Amino acid sequence: MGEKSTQKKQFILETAKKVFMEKGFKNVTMKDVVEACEISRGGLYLYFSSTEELFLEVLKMDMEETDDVFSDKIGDDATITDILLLFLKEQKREMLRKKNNLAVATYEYLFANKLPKGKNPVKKRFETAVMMLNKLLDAGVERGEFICEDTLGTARNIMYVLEGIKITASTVGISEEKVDAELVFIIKGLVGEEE
Amino acid sequence: MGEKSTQKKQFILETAKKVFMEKGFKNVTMKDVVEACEISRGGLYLYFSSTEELFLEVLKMDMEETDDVFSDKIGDDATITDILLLFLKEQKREMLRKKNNLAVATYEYLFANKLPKGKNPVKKRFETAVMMLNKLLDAGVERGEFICEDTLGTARNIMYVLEGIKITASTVGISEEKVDAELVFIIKGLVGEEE
Amino acid sequence: MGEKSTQKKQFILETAKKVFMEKGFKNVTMKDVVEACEISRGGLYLYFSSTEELFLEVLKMDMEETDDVFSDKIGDDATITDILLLFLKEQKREMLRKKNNLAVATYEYLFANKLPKGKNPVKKRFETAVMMLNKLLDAGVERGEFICEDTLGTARNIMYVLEGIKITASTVGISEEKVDAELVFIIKGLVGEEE
Amino acid sequence: MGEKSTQKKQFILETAKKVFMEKGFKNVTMKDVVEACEISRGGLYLYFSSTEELFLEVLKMDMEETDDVFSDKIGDDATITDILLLFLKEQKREMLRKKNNLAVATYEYLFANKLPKGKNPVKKRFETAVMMLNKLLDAGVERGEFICEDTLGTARNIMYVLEGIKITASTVGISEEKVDAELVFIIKGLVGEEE
DNA sequence: CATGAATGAGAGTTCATTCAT
DNA sequence: GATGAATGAACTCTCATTCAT
Repeated sequence: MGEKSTQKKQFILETAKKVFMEKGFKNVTMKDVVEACEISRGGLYLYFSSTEELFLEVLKMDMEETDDVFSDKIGDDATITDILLLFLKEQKREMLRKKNNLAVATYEYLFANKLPKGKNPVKKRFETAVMMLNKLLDAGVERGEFICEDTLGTARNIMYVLEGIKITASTVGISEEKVDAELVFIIKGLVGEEE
Repeated sequence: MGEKSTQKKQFILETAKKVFMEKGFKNVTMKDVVEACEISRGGLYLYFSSTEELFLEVLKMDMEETDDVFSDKIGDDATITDILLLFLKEQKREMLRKKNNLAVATYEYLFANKLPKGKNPVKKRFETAVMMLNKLLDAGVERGEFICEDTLGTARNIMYVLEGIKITASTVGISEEKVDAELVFIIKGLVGEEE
Repeated sequence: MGEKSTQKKQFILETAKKVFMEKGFKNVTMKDVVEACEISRGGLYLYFSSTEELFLEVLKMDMEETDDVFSDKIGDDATITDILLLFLKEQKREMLRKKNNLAVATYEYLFANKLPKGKNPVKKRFETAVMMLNKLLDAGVERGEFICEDTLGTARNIMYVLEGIKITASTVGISEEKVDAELVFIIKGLVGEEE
Repeated sequence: MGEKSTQKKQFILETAKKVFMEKGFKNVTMKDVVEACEISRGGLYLYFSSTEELFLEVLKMDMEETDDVFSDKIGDDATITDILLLFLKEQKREMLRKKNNLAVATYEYLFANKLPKGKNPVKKRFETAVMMLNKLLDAGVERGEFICEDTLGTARNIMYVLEGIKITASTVGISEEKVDAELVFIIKGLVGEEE
């Protein structure tokens, strides 16, 4: 597998990702991918032998791409609160772009296919986010920005709330106002109510 | 289109419900239902003309069945906290029976089919639950059982957390301990931390 | 089979006739007839065991009903030309009512099912019409109204023309003007061209 | 949707034509065609996605094949009468091969599906034939072979007669003698009766 | 006689997957 | 490596026909 192949594989992954974002997981057929990529049926099978295999690689790729979104954008003089706000804002952006995230495809995939414990990138990512948030909260408490007795519990709680909003957005829909209200609720819980 | 046999329709709904609980929504074919019911292909079509129609009736039935789970079991001398605990316990029970709830099928259905705003039973049920929780919190605050500044916000927050746990359970899985920890976190937030 | 049965059978035939006029032969299902008659599925089978059987009786009934359309309406002082014009006018009326004649259903039926020679009511009717026309032409020639060397040949020719127009009307469609032009052509051939 | 194999498409059209000739239009299923072609179910759908689409292409092909039957076979020294006789003979041949013409399928198709005015090949072909016959009659009159006052009217009349014979042949059946008699009648009307 | 729920054969259609070129 | 025509299994849906009531 020379350079050329790797390049083509990458191209297929990028294109397939768009398809999964558009149509979820179960609705995507090999035909859809073939047509989106404008390659031959047989050509696709050379690289991926099922939508499942294809999706798992797309998912892995996506996880890697978005993992470090964080560290990049934070200036040195940012407060912890700023960082948290940045994180929540990014989450909100994801939730609200209807047809442009992999969440639905991922949920659909996971409903039908339990991944082996260690290899579940979604679980891993959730736990990573919890740890990261936990550290952030610790730092916030230390600097006196946040009031929080149980930073680990709170970190987990926040992640569940975000997950809850995400699934609500993907199913019954949610307005931007509702999302904002919820995020404000989270922040208030940390900085203390202004009375 | 007469009544046919209401009894048989009911039987099909009950049986189909099991099938949807087992396999989700997209994986269920009319053939699956036919086989589960042990009736003929054409026989099923006499009552329901697509998996969608069938699922929507199953969902409606399920909502009606579980709506009043609440009122039943509450004794007269129960504290508000007792009631809340009962509610959370019921939620926990639902979350943890892996293959035995309609949540996955419902999510799958909603991913692909947005229901008209007024007619979305899932949304309606979410909002009903928020309202109910809100009243409960108000009562709890009044009786001095809970400390809570924003009961509506908290009610919503709790529901999102529950939703988040539910989807987590259905996708990457969750241990009973984790669920308990999360529920305890919720309760502690209301009654104040015991230090 | 008492009175009641005969009455019901008649009712079914009348109703089915409408259905056949509306939808042709091959598109009519027992279900269509059952629904049009508002009787039970089994009830229909009590009288007719297939659309074929049903159609054949409808056809027979129709032939009987329309056979004597002729003799009725002719006054004593009518010329032979008047009678011929009346006949052609009636034919024209039939051709032009798009969805209201049995012709299409009959053609469709006969395409697929050759009837035993002696029992073909359509053939019989065609031949009867030829004979009748022949007599008419003979009478016309005798009275000096028509010029015609071969009255039998002409009678047959006219019937084929009418058949040709009828099928054209049922398939590619035909305007009233075209029909009129054709009928005028027939008449002119008999009475001699006016120059 | 590339060209696939033009050859195979042609093969399917030829084979399907035989099927339509054998069974008409409404009785033909994709399965029939698949079996006649000895290809796979899916294979057929690669080229045609319904019996309607298939039939329309068969019809178009057939029209093209038979359109120029004429010009070919006419020697330079042929009289107009010879040409007309040739035309009628060809028509007769078509009428009499019971199960071997597309007429029935075409009628059946047109009963149920009105084609857009401009695109109806049957209508177009009828009109072309009328024009052609008209020219032929004009030429015959000019050369003193025919006596005919209204060549257009006569051309139309002849076509309706032929249509009438054709449908009669397809439905109640017709003997070769009857057809001959009818064609003789037509010719006699043009050349004048021999007494 | 009459009913209409139930049956099951069969038509239409789509797609993952293969394989000769 | 790459192609895309071909395959066939699987699904959806309809209807003539039967049969217990």
